[in-house]
Amino acid sequence: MSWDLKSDRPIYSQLIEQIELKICSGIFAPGTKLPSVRELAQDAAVNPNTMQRALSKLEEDGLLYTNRTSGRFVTEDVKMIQQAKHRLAQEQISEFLEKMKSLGFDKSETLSIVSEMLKGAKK
Amino acid sequence: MSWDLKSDRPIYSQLIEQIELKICSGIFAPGTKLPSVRELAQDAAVNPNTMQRALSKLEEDGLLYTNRTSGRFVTEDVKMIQQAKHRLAQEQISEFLEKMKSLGFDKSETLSIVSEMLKGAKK
DNA sequence: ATTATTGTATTAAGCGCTTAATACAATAAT
DNA sequence: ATTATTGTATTAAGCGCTTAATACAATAAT
Repeated sequence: MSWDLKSDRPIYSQLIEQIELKICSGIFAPGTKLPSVRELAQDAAVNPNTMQRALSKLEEDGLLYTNRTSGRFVTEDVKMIQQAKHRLAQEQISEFLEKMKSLGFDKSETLSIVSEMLKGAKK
Repeated sequence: MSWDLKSDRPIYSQLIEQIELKICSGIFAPGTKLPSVRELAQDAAVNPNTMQRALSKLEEDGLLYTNRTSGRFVTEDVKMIQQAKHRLAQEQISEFLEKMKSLGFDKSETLSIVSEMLKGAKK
């Protein structure tokens, strides 16, 4: 599953982010059952409490729901997932543009650099 | 100066990042004297030790140098600053593209979204 | 010469994050 | 009925980050 956790940010917050991405991209499909807390924790090489913390937050946000003893599931509210996806995309884009601006690249420069990189990479 | 520190990441690491940006964009020009540790710390509303920690790292990286009692200065090695600038830009771009990919946007989609946003914003 | 400012260092305390070790209730699976 | 699996909760310990309170040496400013 390749969790690839960095040490310069709280783990639970990185877990939230990565699971969120998997839900938004459909890797964790709507209505699907997630692996158990213990399984996920082991897979990510993390303490169950830490994984639990991340999952609770996602549940609070409405992306997951829990059936007391049968497990956790991805929401079936596709609209909500779409909203989350677009919110995250917006955040990414504005953070990116802002940082490039701080670095001293104006918008047209940034755009051409990105285009160049995309041409360079295949597909 | 608007430091705008978040609580979800170590402060010293955010300080490094922001000072690095100011050096790369020329706001802190090559050869320029920085404010003292204490001043910077007060400005950022942070403990002097924490600011010191960030500055030490930047010095280690070669972007700053210290004159024992007269203060800290931005390197005059413009080439090194340029390198740092491009390294940071590369990092930003690949992180951004990678995250958009995780979200389920392919490269051409990402490019058109960014173009759209840049058209929308004035200038 | 004296004073103020520079970077630097040390110690103790508090806080959040993370882990480890458990335990419990509810219920699906057998 | 029994067993295994689910989410959940608690406690104690360790660790890094941050702050506060100091102190010191070197030297620029006066």
